[in-house]
Amino acid sequence: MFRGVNNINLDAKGRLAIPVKYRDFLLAHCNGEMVATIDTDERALLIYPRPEWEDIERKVQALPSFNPASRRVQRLLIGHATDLQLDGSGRILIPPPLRLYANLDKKTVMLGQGNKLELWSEEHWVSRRDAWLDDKSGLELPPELETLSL
Amino acid sequence: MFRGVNNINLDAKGRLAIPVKYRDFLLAHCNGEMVATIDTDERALLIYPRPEWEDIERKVQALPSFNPASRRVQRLLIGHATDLQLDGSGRILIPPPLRLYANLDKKTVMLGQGNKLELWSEEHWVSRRDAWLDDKSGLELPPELETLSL
DNA sequence: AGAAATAGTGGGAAATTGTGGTAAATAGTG
DNA sequence: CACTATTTACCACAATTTCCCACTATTTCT
Repeated sequence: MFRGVNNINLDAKGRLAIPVKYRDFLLAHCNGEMVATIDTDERALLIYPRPEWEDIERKVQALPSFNPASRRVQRLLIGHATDLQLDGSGRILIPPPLRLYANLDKKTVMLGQGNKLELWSEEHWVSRRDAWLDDKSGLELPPELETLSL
Repeated sequence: MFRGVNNINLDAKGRLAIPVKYRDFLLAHCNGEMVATIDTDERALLIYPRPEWEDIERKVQALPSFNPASRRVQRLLIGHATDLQLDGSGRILIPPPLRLYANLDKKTVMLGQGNKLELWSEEHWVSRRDAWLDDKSGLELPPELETLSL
């Protein structure tokens, strides 16, 4: 569904132009309706088409609510979820709280990640990416990865 | 499928002429549709015919998303995967973020590697290759290699 | 060796996209 | 209730990108 990197500039009003290659799909699939929330592990935002988000929201809602880890995920994910709508020029408006969370000013990077898009500040993305590129050690590889041939 | 080395010049717009010997195959096999992504171990790009890439993408997508090593691979591989299309002159356009990653300016080297093509900056390719030729030590041979007869 | 065909390279024009501004509408406040 | 401030949507211009065409260089065949 979504893949690839894009460098996108936020304008002065906090608007973000969605890459053209995604626009037609988004309009056809969900009328340009999306949901943005935070990534709980990284200072980045996750942007889902509305139907995909609703699946996830249902699953998160269903987690046992007496479990602290579940409550944490519920509060963070659902608590930050915001409806977004493609405007006539193919842009979405990132609300200030989310902009703040991910340190988005002007230069941003959008990553396609299958069913969702990730939005990073360019500076932060580059530093995290370089860290991953350097550090090949220390991470436990799941067995599926051990044998994966590219 | 693909084999051999080719020296190819990127033009001023970042376009890359695919070697003639691959063109007919690419047009017949996938309409000239390809996907480029980064090599996570080297500053080089991997270029797959679209069907071959999609096999790999499916496998990578299926990895557990709460596992840091998986997320790393997903972000790096799928996050950088970009659709490419052969133009009327048998060229593809390498998008700026990927060009930047692999330090591609003008002189590049394309390596055939079975189901994929690798693209290196000439300078970097030469220095890495020479390093491999010098240093044969320190690498553990997997058992398959121990018994391989050339 | 010459000629013809094929491939490499570059440039230009049209269409598409990014960007910013303005006007209208809505919400908030005195 | 009215006025002001902020937001939202729409529109226009500028820059970029993409596609197509032409020229040059190289290779192959006669």
